[in-house]
Amino acid sequence: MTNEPLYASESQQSSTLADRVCHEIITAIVKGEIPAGAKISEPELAKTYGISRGPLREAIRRLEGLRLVERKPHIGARVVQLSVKELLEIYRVREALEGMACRLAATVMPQEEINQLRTLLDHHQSGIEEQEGQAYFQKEGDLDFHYRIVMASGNSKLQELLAADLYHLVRMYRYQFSLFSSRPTMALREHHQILDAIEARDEELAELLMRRHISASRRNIESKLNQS
Amino acid sequence: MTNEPLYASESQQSSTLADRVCHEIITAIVKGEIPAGAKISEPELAKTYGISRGPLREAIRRLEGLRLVERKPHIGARVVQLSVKELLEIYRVREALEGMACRLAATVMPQEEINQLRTLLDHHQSGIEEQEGQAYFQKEGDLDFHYRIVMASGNSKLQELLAADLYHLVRMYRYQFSLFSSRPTMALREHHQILDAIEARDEELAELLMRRHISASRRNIESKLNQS
DNA sequence: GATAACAAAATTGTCGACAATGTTAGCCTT
DNA sequence: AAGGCTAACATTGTCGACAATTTTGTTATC
Repeated sequence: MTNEPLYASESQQSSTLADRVCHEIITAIVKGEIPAGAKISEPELAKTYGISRGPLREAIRRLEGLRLVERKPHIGARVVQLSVKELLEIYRVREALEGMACRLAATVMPQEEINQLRTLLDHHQSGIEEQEGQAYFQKEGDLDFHYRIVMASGNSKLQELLAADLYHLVRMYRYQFSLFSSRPTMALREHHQILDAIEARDEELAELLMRRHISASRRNIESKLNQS
Repeated sequence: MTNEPLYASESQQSSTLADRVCHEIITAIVKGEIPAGAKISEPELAKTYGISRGPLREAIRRLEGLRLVERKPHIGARVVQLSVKELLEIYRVREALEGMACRLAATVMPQEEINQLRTLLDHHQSGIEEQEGQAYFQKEGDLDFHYRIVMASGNSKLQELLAADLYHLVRMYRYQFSLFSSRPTMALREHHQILDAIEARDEELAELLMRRHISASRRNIESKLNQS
């Protein structure tokens, strides 16, 4: 079992410098190597990655579309400054979108994929019990489950919005705020219940449970970060 | 009452060529002046808008982020090819996101804004009755209502995803498939019911009604386009 | 006449240089 | 000494030219 989740396919060689560097910068931002709120100097980054400013600017444009950087004309680009308020807003969006994804998955997800996902949850279970790899589950494993549900929805727009756009931000928040679920056992049980509903082809219940699951995470974060 | 809806703020001068041209191209694509599926030639477009290829490429990168064009390395960019399947997928996303937006609006939308929106609906009403300006309502007025709800949600992520990204695609579909709601009276009544629920601060009902409203539109399109 | 290999043309990707705008440090004035 | 103006600097925006890749058209062979 690899520690690299499926969606972290940053290693694809896109044959164009702009794309390749774009992925590298995404990783650097998500992991905090380029700190939040930092100014992005074009000549400096260009030298760092050994490319010209042209492709670099295109990469930055794309990062802007992913909401990872903000640009002001003639002033420059800054890595987005994360705020608790926006994190909670993202969770509202996730609740809505992943709820829908879960509803759709309940109708179209093949039984075989359901079985595979069940196996993955068992791995998470043993990871928690053995206390080993727990950091993995808390950091990426949770998102891995959600990612598979989204993919199973079969709705390409949902897949783009969540997997290609939003999850970068979510991962960034987790790295920088050191947000683990802090309720791994509970979360895992909820994952099982959600999968049960999908297997029973109960779209209504599947959506409801997913929304509750994400809503609980949101309230958890809210109570933990608002007081501090 | 102007015929230009609020969100069509394409007239902002961004002081940079890339931004300005980007907005022009968006309009051209949405209105079909650059037809769907068409190949985008960089030298040709650059000459058309009187700029160099550098800024134009950045504009195209941004269009890629908006899902209005698709790019393949070393081959070029094409305007997205609209399909009924993807249109229906977008309506699923709208159902989820706007449902959530409506729920949030029910708790935070100021009474004054509610009154203003009610006035707007009355205008739509008279527009339908007089048969004059009906085209406007069917084309843009409906989106105008939805746009205001999204803005009233106060959730910046929802606002970005819907108003800044998805609505371009929705408008593009309407222009090219000549999609009017074909049920304007019914839609308007539903708009009033939604606003009633918001005014009553009934978030549960507000979300439910919005989801039903969009779901009805989706099924309407489905039955009209699938048979053809 | 059809197909495959090759070559030429066109298009995209990349680079370095110049122009325009923002920033900052120093100087002058009050 | 504090505030505003000016000039030098740094950064972003834009452009034209060159390199790499794909497409197309031609030719030769089967």
